Amino acid sequence: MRSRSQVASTVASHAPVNSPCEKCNISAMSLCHALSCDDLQQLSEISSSLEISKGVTIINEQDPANYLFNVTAGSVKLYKLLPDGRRQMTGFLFPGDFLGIAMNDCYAYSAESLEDTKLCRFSRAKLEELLKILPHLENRLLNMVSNELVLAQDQMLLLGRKTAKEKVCSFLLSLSKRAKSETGPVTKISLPMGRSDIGDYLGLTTETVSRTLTNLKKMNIIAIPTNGMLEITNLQELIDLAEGLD
Amino acid sequence: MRSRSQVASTVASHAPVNSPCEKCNISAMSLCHALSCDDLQQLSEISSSLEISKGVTIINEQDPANYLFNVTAGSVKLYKLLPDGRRQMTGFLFPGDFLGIAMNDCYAYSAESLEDTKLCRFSRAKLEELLKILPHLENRLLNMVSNELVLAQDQMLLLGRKTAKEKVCSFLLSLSKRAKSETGPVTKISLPMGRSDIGDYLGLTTETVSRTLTNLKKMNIIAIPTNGMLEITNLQELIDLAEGLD
DNA sequence: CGCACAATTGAAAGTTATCAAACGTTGTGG
DNA sequence: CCACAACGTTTGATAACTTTCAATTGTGCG
Repeated sequence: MRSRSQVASTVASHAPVNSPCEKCNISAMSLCHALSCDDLQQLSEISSSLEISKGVTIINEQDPANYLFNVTAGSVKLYKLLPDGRRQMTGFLFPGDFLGIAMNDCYAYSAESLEDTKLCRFSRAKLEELLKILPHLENRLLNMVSNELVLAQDQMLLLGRKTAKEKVCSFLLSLSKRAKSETGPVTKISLPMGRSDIGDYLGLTTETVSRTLTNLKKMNIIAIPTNGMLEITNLQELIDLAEGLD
Repeated sequence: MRSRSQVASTVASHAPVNSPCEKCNISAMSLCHALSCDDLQQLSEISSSLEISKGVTIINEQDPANYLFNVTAGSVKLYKLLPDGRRQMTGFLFPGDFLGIAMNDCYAYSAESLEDTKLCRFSRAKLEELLKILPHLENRLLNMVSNELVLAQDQMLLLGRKTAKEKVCSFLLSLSKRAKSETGPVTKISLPMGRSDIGDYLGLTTETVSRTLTNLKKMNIIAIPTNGMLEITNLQELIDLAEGLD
């Protein structure tokens, strides 16, 4: 119920850096994935890359949605606000993630960088032009949005029906899954967001997040060597706790 | 934290009724909207309509997603379950709404009819074939999924950050908005779902929903002439309460 | 008409929020 | 390089909202 006021520069003031898509090797989730060389070239022509520092507002809820973005490095938080300042994170973005899918004429949420971040920016109008002649691209977008919707529904289950401990465990697991490599499950997780960001993502307060993490540490399920980094020391127990199997 | 066990027949046992799309005049949100006559004909050929009674399970979470549906009459509830039976509604569907958008190979949620309901069923495989040759259709789907994602994010804000009273008011408003006609805002709302369905949609218990509705009645903001029907008697106040402007 | 189920109401308990203070960490400037 | 300020995190005590448990009332249907 507290109100907030955050000072953050906006992305408008940053000059784009030219860098063609061909050299971009971000994950398979990106928009560019599964496009032919020719298509990629066309996509490249309507995009420009830019670099921003920590705490920069990328888009603002309700602003006209003129640009879409792909995160190529760093991380981003997405959130919605109530009139009195209460905040709900709708997601965190990492390299390969797409920003701006869910919009009509205006953005449905705000976005801010969590650390120094690189973005690939697309003009929305030009992208829509391209969609008309590149069916592959539209299909790719449809799959990406569908995936996001599934994740959003999982988050509804979390927000509406899970306890604080289940929420925190589920959150850590989702970070681990997203970062998972071919070499098995990831136990060392990067936490670029603060406790209050996590709280606003899980529908909890900063204090409850902190207390819950302390509990998990005492149970030897996780370790926090340094802030910004977390290690899962008992994955199975974490999985069980995330769904209330205890 | 209570567990549930519901007995409901499944839709598999119902024989389809043949009825071409041309005669179907459901709302602009439907999949068929914005298709040419020819396209509509093609869509018609891969669909069949069916009628089910109240309380029938249409799809089951985790089942292979072989069919998609359009609701043409009645209403449907969508939900996800935790292992111990806790339930989260992810949405309610009314005529014109599409069922099955958010899925990979399996359904991400279960669906059950809230009353006698008519559905238009599409084979997923055939629909995907059709998508390849009807770009309009794919674009339409993309817009529909994007809209759903925006709604899902609004629901996250509700579940994570709103109070019980704000949740209930927001819910009533969303029903009113969805039913809104050209003749202005709708104040008489149909409530085909039970209190516990509403609770599971808002992350509340049956009792809290009931208490909150009673409060709103005492404040002369709503009236409930008969169960299954609700009237908004002070729309502005309801709007203010929904966002905590009080 | 009465049974079964849904909705309402009440009292008590519990989880999480709020308020407050101490502790750590980070980054800056002397 | 250390000291200090600013900020984020942790911890504690209390309060509040919602849940849980229980009982009553109301509604729909056979």
